[in-house]
Amino acid sequence: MNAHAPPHCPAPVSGAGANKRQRMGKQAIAHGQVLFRPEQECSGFVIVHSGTIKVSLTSENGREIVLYRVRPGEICLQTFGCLVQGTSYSAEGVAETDLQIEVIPAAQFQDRVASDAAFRAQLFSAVAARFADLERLVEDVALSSVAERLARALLRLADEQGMVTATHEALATEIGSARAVVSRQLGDFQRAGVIEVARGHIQLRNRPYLASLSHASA
Amino acid sequence: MNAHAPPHCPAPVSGAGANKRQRMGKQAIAHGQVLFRPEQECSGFVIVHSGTIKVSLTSENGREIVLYRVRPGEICLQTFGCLVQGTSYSAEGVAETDLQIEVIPAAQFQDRVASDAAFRAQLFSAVAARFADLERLVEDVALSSVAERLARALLRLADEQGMVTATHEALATEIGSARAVVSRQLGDFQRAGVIEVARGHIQLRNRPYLASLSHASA
DNA sequence: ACGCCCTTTGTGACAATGTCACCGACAGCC
DNA sequence: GGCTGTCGGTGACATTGTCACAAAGGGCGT
Repeated sequence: MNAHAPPHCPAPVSGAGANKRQRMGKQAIAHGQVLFRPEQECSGFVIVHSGTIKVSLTSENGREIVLYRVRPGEICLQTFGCLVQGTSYSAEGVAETDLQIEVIPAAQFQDRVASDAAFRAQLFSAVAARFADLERLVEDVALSSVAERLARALLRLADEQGMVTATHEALATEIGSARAVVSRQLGDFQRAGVIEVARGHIQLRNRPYLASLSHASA
Repeated sequence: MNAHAPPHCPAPVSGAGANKRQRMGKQAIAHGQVLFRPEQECSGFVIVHSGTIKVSLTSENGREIVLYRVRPGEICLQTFGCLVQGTSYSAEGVAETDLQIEVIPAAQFQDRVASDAAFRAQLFSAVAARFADLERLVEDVALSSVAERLARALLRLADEQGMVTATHEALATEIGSARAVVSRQLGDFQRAGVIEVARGHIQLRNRPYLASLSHASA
């Protein structure tokens, strides 16, 4: 599994306003830290100033899928239901890079929504982005083939030079499939000359082809 | 990228398919009517007073999956991205029953969010519900077996007498699978004495068993 | 009754994908 | 060099998706 030892993090769980273990205001978070996990109580809304948070689901049998990423300037909504309604959530959030974040207590959040139009705009923007992400994901997983999903993931994760830095395992998690399936599909792509695979990274050689795949219906 | 650039939303359809001009204020919609579809411009936020809206995605090859339902007292958020940011959406909304709805113009929406705390609560409640629905759906489709998903769907759709009124096709759409797969799984359930199938409806005979399936990991 | 016509359902055959297992390749480290 | 852990390739098999076709039900007009 992952190298980072589970820090068992804040482990809050206590009286509502009692002693908040998690601090409010601005703070730095190191890469790999778990920001929240299923069943955990939530302390406030998180605004990301720099870095990205990866939010994913894991099933009992260990399979995992990435739901979306929270990027700089966005508000992490994962705990929205918990904070607004007390409903539980089931996803896990991990700092994909080092982070600068700001935590806003729930009470203060209500005030800002009412009084701060810019904050509302930011919030609505995050809501819209999350909906788009999740609907795209459902469409991906439920309605498209592995080749299609993998092509999209490669294009999404590639840098300007067409280099993707990820293990097959990580790619499988991106597209909600299994590592062996990804290995095989990458093998096919490579035999077709579309990519070159090496341990830990993949070089795209034919982006247009991948792009055409990513739109295909069948 | 899609920052607050061009929110050229408001103008409702005039050219193609202008048969469905949307009015503002309260109105009745008949069962089966399409409230919105992909690529269509959006006219305002919809509050459901009675009945339910079914929101689903359809792929190019014709496969369809139900994303969630909007129930009485809820705000339909499908057009949220379009109205707030001008981003497009790709789902379709159909009146699953006769409806009483109210349409709020985008401009008025902004005012109400700022001034009406009860409206905010309603809005946030809808947002939280949609997130929960979509995450459950992703978890379902990406991480669970057909038997599991079908068991959950049957329990969800059954009335008090344990009767489910739906075709195999409709059930396939509920769980994001194919009709033939559902038929086979229902056959297995029936042979196990868990349900009785008849044309157009299914009678549950062993709810506890279905419930235990719906929690299973494998 | 009859003959249509359309929808729904059952099922076989096959393709695509998921699961499991095992082994070798690679990299870091002593 | 030999460890040790991660990463990747691959065979074998289970599950699920796709396609095709036929049978059964049900409505409808004659």
